[in-house]
Amino acid sequence: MDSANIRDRRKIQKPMGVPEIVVGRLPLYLRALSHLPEEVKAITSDELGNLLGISSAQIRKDLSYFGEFGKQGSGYEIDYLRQQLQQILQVDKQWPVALVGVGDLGQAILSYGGFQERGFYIDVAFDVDPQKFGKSFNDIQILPVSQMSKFIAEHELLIAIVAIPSSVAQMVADELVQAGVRAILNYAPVTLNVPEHVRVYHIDPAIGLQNMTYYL
Amino acid sequence: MDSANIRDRRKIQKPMGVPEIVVGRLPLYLRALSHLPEEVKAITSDELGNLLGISSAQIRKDLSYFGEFGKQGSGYEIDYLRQQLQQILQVDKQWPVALVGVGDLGQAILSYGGFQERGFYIDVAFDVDPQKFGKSFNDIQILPVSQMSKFIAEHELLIAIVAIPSSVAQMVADELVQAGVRAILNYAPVTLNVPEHVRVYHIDPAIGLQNMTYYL
DNA sequence: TATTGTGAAATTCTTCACAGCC
DNA sequence: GGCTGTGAAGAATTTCACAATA
Repeated sequence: MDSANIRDRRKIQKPMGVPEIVVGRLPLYLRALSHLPEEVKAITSDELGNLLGISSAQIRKDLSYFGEFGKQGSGYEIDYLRQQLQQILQVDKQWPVALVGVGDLGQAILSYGGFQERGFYIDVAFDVDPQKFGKSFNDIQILPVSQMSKFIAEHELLIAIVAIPSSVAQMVADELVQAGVRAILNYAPVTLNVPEHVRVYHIDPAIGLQNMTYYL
Repeated sequence: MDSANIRDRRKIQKPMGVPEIVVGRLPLYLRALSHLPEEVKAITSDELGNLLGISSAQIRKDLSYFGEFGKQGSGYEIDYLRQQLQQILQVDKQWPVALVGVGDLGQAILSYGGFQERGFYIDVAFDVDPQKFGKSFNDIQILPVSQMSKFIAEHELLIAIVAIPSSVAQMVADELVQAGVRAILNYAPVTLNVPEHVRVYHIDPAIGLQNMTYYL
């Protein structure tokens, strides 16, 4: 990189044209850094690669899309790299998330304590079952889905977790998008159709299992 | 493909050197086929591609690694293609699976009815909490983890689902591998280190969310 | 006629290998 | 001396485009 990088400092945070596959690995790097023993202050790309089963060259190249975070001779200072990754991924703040569906899975998600330290908190939950209205898990209130659009739009929530049956997932997704949601974590085992500007991340355990049985 | 394909009929099922990324898409194709209305008997690669947000060329090329399943002019017969995909992925039978960890998430997994039709059933569950021993969800018995290795080895279980805290996940994974498990669906938010011959599929909702926040 | 299956081309992604720097 | 950052090379993946054919 030539001296232009001094002028371009603004751009380091969000350079254009970073491949999606690279962005997809950043959360893995961040997670690995968070699991390191306190006393370790620095890590080389080689060590991080071994932890993750990834080549050191790939880690260095991935990071180089966003800036120069390492020191020749000694590697990456862990606190600093973590902070940088959190900034890049925008998880240096806490995002409010809406949960749709408070069945068994939804309740497990409500009880899960792991989101906080990764940049998220469940702000509100929605369900169709009147028995659940007003109840709350972990201080999170459960509202009727009929109020979903209004609540999400008014509170400007951008992220939703969908934990409902496949049969209604697309309909609910449409409504979420309409209300302004731009990122959906979808637990329903069905491909959701959404506009360009909305992202969907699918979680389907059976897909994972079927992936592996091929090789058994 | 020349006339050799007649002799090689045996190999169509498991041709060598199919890229992992191709195998990874097969479960998506299978899932999409399963969600089609009963009355639809055939589908073109173009239609299937639109459902999945994938190019038709990619679908055709992916399938061509395993055989010729379509008909020029009319596309793929759905029942037939589904059957073929199930065979290729080896989910034309039911795999018994061990679940480790019966916390909130583990219980949601036990209650989940969706595995059956995708080729899997939870055969047994393990936990450390004596309060849970002997109880059963959906007729699945909960045993102490101390009996895990023995049970898995004796019943020759090859697949396990890990739904336990990160702190103990690696230890349990080592034990599972030792007992003969060759595929692990890991819900603990930590990269597991396993030998070559064992596959791990990671499910971590926070990774999915962090993936998307980059683009918000 | 419509759509598959597939070599070849184009593109994307990963690894190599080393100058530069701490 | 050891490790990063990075062009260039190499490998993998996707798309193109069209002959073959139901």
